[in-house]
Amino acid sequence: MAEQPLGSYELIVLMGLAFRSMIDDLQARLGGAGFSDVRPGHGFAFQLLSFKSASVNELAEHLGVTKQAASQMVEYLEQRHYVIRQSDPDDKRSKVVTLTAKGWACIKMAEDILADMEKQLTGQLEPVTIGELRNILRSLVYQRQGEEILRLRPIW
Amino acid sequence: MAEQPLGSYELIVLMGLAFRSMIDDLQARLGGAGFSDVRPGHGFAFQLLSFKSASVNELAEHLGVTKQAASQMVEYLEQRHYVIRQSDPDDKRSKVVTLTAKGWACIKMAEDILADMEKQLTGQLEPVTIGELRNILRSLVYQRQGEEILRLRPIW
DNA sequence: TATAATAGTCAATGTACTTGACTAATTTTG
DNA sequence: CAAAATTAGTCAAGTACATTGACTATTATA
Repeated sequence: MAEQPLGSYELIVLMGLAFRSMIDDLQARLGGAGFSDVRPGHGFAFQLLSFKSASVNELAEHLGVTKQAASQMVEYLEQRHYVIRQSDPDDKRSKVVTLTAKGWACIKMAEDILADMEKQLTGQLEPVTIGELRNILRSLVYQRQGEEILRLRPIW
Repeated sequence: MAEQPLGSYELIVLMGLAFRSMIDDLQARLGGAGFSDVRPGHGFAFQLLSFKSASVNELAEHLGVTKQAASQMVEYLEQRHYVIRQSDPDDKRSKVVTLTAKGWACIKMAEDILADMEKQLTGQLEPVTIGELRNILRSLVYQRQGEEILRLRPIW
């Protein structure tokens, strides 16, 4: 598999390769399912919006980008009918960004694809299970970051 | 640690978070050591060049970008004295890109930092060791990609 | 109530990639 | 072996997606 010796870079490189492999696959399969205009970064916005509707600023914070960048992303997603913007009745400066039916459909599809990807890995990760790998990664991130929230900026 | 429920996204999100956490840390510590003008993508070029001198085209292939993009990166790195370009005596169209002393110093520093990062994780990843985590990630990538080489494009 | 802070957007800019066009050198082939 | 095709590298222009700066409208504070 490796064409070159990876030296001490191995762990970090393997992490990047594993991540890219999954992201690229997800992207490709979402495209095949008719969602070819969503980029990986949008997925992280969807992740927040599937939990709750959010303002542009909340989205920006979640993504770790400027509010202008978040605003542009919302504009993009609204034009393609994944989300809608509505004026917040409690604060007329603010706008509430909400998933549309199409947005939800995209999320469901992504979840199915990711579940399938995990299923395909099941039993292939000796000596651990996927659940254990999750715990390992969680503890790796926690040990490195502590309570400090790491934002997964949409730059993959 | 988690501010939101992550749903089925967990494994892929955790992978991304772990990767970003390490990359950001490496970047910051390299900056502190006087290498503030190298970006993460350069590290992947250095990885090839530490193995052997390479042409611009070989670099492009390794990085998974166009030869123009690789050419621009080499230009950037040469201006900052991390590499030099020399005409290939065997093929006058080609140019050999080689690490300078400064380039090597940067690599050594990166290796030290990564070794330190791994050391700090030692014994913290129950139920596996770092070596086992490496093997798990390797098998995950291999199972997903097979013999197809995945290029870690410098877009993090 | 005047002043400051906040939410969002518009515009301009920066960065890192892309595609397209080109030169010079090398390889193929007819 | 000369003509044609290919290859290595670069220049220039375009694109995608972020940034900073400036502005309006609304809300909170002194």
